[in-house]
Amino acid sequence: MPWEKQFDVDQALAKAMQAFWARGYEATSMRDLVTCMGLNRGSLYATFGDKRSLFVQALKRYDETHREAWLAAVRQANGPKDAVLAAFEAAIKAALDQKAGGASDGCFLVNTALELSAHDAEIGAIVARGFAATEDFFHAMIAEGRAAGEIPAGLDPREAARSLLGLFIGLRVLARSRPEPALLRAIAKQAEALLS
Amino acid sequence: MPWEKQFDVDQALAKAMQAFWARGYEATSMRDLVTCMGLNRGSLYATFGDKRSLFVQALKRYDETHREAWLAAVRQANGPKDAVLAAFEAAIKAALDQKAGGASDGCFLVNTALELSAHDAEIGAIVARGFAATEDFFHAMIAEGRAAGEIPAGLDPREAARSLLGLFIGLRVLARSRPEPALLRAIAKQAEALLS
DNA sequence: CCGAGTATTGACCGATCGTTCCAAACTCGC
DNA sequence: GCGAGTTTGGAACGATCGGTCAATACTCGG
Repeated sequence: MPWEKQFDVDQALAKAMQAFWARGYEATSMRDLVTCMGLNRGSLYATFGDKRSLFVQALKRYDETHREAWLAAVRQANGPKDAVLAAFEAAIKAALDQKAGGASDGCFLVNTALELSAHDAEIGAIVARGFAATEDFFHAMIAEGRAAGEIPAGLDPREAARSLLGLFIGLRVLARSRPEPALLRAIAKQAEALLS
Repeated sequence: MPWEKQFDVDQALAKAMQAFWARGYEATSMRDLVTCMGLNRGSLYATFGDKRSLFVQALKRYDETHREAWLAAVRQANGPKDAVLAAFEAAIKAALDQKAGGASDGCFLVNTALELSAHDAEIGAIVARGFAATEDFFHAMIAEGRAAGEIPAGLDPREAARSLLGLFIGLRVLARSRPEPALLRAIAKQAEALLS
């Protein structure tokens, strides 16, 4: 039988994800991908299919390894209300750290929502699902927090979760164009006020 | 002396703006622009310079003719608090109308913030300035509303304006990927709650 | 050690990219 | 009505785009 691939498929996909994440779909060429993934065209096409297919796999990978794992980590370390606030704080910290270091990449789902959601139904569905899952995370935290008495019972969990989602996405966008601590913190503070 | 241009420069720029607005910078080719602007390559380059320069002019045009004029119109028709709420309602209406009709284009500034702000300083500055002006609009409305007694005096005008900006941008992003009335209205409702 | 079968490699494809350029069309002052 | 100066139209540029393919390198069951 055949011959094992010489490269780590998952690691190559991670590199592609970073490239698409940083520069978007259109601005990332196959040449860029071949270079940054460390393999050649033939292997790339044989393993991942065409450019759009590779992008879809990279986006799904982000949704699984970044968004889901990140929310789970935030959840595990805190009570329900603090988990929500920690999510906002983590987004701020990421934006300010990247501002000091290199280019800020924001959130791959948010970037993709604006570049491709309106023009590609399959990709739009992945983004919409990711946003809905984030909304559901907020919703679950609010429900738990209400049960624990941390969060006022007068709050409508679904509507509050949607407001948090709006604030969160707004924070991600502003983090990329106006990474000013005072601005970002004002939004996080509003998220806290919403839950109090 | 020369010879008047055969086309309306401002109208051609409006067409270019719509194209960039709908599809973004990278996904819009000069060929597309030549077609939709209704002039040929030579005239386009002679009048607007290269692609990036044309994009900058289109973005500035959006900032002046859409964002500014739109906020001014919203302001003129309402009191300070209702002006803010009308801004949110107008964004929702635009998203839902476009959903039924054709493609939803969201907000050109928001689209550009994610595609180019991080990689192009001049364009990033235009976007940041537009966002700051929107924040200032909210800030001015809150200040007026407080003076008129419409808005509680306990509210910090700057922080509230920044929260509204976050909600507003979040609304614009969600409008493009999850144009669900209940979702968008929950965010507008939160904006209203913030001012009450 | 040899064929079957897959991975790798890089040359290569036609199409399109953004941009340049020049000859033809045209309007004016003279 | 003629020459100066601009716009127009489109051919053409080199570069790069996404994608293909045949030759080669290699691992395995037999």
